[in-house]
Amino acid sequence: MIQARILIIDDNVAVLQSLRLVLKGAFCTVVAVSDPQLIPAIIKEENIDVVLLDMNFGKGKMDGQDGLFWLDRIKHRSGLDCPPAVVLITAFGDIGLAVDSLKQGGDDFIQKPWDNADLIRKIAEAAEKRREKRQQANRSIGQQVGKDISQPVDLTDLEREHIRKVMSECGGNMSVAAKALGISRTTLYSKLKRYGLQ
Amino acid sequence: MIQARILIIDDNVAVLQSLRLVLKGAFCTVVAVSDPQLIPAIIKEENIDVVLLDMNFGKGKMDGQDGLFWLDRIKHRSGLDCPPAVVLITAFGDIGLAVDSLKQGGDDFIQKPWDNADLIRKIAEAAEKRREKRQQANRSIGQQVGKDISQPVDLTDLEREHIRKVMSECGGNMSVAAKALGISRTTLYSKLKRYGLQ
DNA sequence: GAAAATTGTTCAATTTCTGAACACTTTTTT
DNA sequence: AAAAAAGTGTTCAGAAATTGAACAATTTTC
Repeated sequence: MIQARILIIDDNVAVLQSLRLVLKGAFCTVVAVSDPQLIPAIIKEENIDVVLLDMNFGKGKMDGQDGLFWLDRIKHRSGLDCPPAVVLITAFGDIGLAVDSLKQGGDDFIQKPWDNADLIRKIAEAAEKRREKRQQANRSIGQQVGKDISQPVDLTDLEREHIRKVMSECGGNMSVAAKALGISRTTLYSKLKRYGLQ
Repeated sequence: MIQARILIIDDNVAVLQSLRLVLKGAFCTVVAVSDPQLIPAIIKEENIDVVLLDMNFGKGKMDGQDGLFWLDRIKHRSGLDCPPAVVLITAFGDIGLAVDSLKQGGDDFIQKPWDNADLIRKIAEAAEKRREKRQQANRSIGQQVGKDISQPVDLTDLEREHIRKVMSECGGNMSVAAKALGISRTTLYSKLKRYGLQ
């Protein structure tokens, strides 16, 4: 079981399910969705490592424009400091499209009908590649100034930050803030003291 | 075509597809997902009007607890100022469960096997109801200054969400996640149980 | 398939959270 | 400015959560 989170996007539900079944046997988390509009939400919230993306959505359109559109969204407009790897998939042996997609940031390219072993291998490679990139990004945090690159946050830090924010939102009123936070006033009081937020 | 955005959650892919096909004919946007963990991300990002939610996930469990859990997440812990309407669906004619779910904020209740016309009608009603509520909410914003009203988030909710995310980032490894969160493994273990995140 | 890591449990000591209480201070109402 | 209301600082004792240690069972890794 490879430690990677995969998102499959394909509007053909039969294909989607088929891909899902294959990948579920190899990766720890596999999310399969037929609506590409959900891509931004899911990669933002679910920390996806690899997106397996169909090049063609809807019917008539067969030029891969949709795939390229979403590829761009994932790679360049997701707002993430380290976007997931993207493996593109299509039913057509279009070399030109493959070249275009790789140029625009795609990490690999698969053709239907696919070979399961090949599919898993390529996705695993993409996941590994992404993992390395992320580690590099994390390493360079040390020297960075700006905000942090999403390493898991300590629960205490999260709590301290949140309390600070809520206290500010509540105009410094402890009683109100305590109610909003769902803790007793005395607890908030001692937390403020403990966290040095007075 | 009714102007509403519907999210269907059902871990049975066949049922999911079936529901999707029915609703796709009646509503402008229909998102179908089998993994309930995606609910927070999707309703947060996709401006969903109605969630059609299966009461039972996983296998053995048939008491509707999962449905009630996610209902609560949507209605009371989404952090949204105006959460989507929720229509619950189940295979069992359990009146008690229906009453519980409606009490806890469910907007309607549907039983399998469902009648398509009835399904569409109930969802359309829920969408309309939600639309009215939202307009009211918007009206009262009019006099406010800041953009979002989103009330401060409960500490427990914050913690639950964060733990869910970190567990995902850590590939489900409790020991690693606990270290990242800065709590003991046993504590993480009991928190996962308490929060129903296992 | 042996070794290493992780999980599910229990346990008792320790820490934190809780509501209630009460005197005191600040803010709001009249 | 007096009265009323709300909020603060503090204490207390019981309830709840957290902790590290421990150990068998399971899963993962090599």
